[in-house]
Amino acid sequence: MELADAGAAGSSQGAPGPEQPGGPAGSVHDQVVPTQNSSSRVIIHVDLDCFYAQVEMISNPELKDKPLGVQQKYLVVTCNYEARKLGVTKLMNVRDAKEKCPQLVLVNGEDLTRYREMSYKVTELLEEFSPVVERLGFDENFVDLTEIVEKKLQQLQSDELSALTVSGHVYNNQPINLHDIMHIRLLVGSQIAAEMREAMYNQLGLTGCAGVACNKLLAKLVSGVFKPNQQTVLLPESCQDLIYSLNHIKKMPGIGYKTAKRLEALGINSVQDLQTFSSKILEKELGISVAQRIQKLSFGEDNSPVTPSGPPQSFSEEDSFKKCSSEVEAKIKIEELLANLLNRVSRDGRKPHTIRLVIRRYSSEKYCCRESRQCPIPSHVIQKLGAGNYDVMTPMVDILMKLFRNMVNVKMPFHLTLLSVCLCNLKALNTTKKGPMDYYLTSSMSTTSCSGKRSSVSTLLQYTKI
DNA sequence: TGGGGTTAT
DNA sequence: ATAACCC
Repeated sequence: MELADAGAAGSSQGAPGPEQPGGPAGSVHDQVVPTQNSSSRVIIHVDLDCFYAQVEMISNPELKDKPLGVQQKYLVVTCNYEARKLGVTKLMNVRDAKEKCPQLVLVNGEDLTRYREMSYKVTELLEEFSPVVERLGFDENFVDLTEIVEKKLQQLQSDELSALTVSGHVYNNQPINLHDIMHIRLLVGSQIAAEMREAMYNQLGLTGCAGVACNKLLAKLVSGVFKPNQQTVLLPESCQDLIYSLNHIKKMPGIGYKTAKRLEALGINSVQDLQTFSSKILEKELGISVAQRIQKLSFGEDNSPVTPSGPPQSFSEEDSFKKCSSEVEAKIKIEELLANLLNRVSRDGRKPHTIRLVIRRYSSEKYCCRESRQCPIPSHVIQKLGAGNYDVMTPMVDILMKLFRNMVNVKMPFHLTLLSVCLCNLKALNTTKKGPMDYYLTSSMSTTSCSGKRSSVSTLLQYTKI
C-alpha cells in the first residue's frame, strides 16, 4: 500500500524549524514550503459534558433524571442536559433559570473541592495513555497522541490497515482516503479517543466529547461539533470549513474579549476578515506577537505544543460578596480562605514561597478590575507548613493584613466585592543535589532561593541556630 | 458573571 | 503587578 506522507513525522511538538535536517541533501524538493498544517501531529481535545453537574449527579444519583443546575452565588454556572432541554443555559441568573424552569433543582457549587479532585482523576487517567496532557480549566484536556499513534501504526499488518475504520463522526462526512497517511493517523487517533472515553466512563463514570485533529485549535473546535458524549475527527481537507463555521472571531479560542473589541474597531468581524486583513497594519495595532498568532489561528494554524500541565502552579481560594467595608470583616474572610488553602497545600506536599492577596473594589459599571499585592513567605513560616498547624495561621494572616492595608486605605470608606488569597511559587522540598553545603540547607533554601545576591551565609545562619 | 486557572509583559 | 487568555 502506498502512503503519501504530507509532512515531517517524528516531532510530536510540531513546528519543525525551517533549518531542521529534512530529506536527502540537494534534492530539488528540499524547498519545502512550510505552509499551513504541515504538522503531522495527532492531537485530541477531551471536553467533559457539564462537568460540575455530572459530579453532583454521581454524588447523588437521585438527581440524575431531574433538571439540575449548579449554583454559585446568584448564578447557575452549569446545568445538566435535562435542564438545558427546558431552556436553562450556562451562567444564567438563578431567577431567570427558575422562571424558565420552575422544577429546576439547584445545588451549591461554590466549594470546588470535589470538582477539582475529579478533574485531576481525569487528567491522571489520560496521562496513562500518554504523559503529554495539558489541562484547560477543570473539564478540558489536550493530549498529544502523535507518538502512540505512530507506535500503533507500526504494529498494524497491511490487511488490518486496509480494514481501518473511524470511531465516531468525521467532520463534514468527508470521505476517508486510506492512501493518505494523515487520514490513517487521525483514524487511529479516533480509536484511541474512543478508548479514552470508555475508560473515563468505566473508571470514573464520566461522559464527555472528544475532538481529534492535527493541532490544538482544530481539535478543540471539532470536539464541540457533536455534543453530548460524542466524538469527531477532523480530516485536513475540511479544516477551512471548520474555521469558516465560526460566525465571529470572538468564537476563536485565543481571541478574547479585549482583542475581539479591538478587531471589531478595525472592521474585522469574521474569520475571513481576519484572514485577509493586512498583516502589517494588524501588527501595528496589536503588536507583532498577538497579530501573527491570531492571524495564523484564522487559517486554522496553531503550532503551539501540548504542554504537560503537571501539578498546579498555584493554589487560590476566593469569595465574592455584595459588600465588605470593614477591616475586621475582611480579616474574617481572609482567615477562612487561608485556612482552606493551608489544608490544600499541605496535602500537595510542596511549599509555596509567595503569598498574594487579591481584591475587587466596587465600581458602578466599569469592567471588573482586580488589584493584588504579593510578597515572599518568610522562610521560618514556610518550614512550619505541612502538618496541621495553627501557629502558621497567625503570621500569615498578619502578612495578608499588611498586604490588605497596602492596597486599601482603611481610614477611608471602602467597598470590596471580592477577596482572594493565592499561594504560589511552589517548590518541592528536597530538590537538593548533594553538594558539600547542602547538608546545612533546609528545603526552603534549596535550588533557586540561593541564587540571588543575598548571600546564602546570612540565610544559612537563620537555619543553623535552630 | 463564579471560582477557579495559565502565560506574557 | 497587571493584563490578557482559558474554563
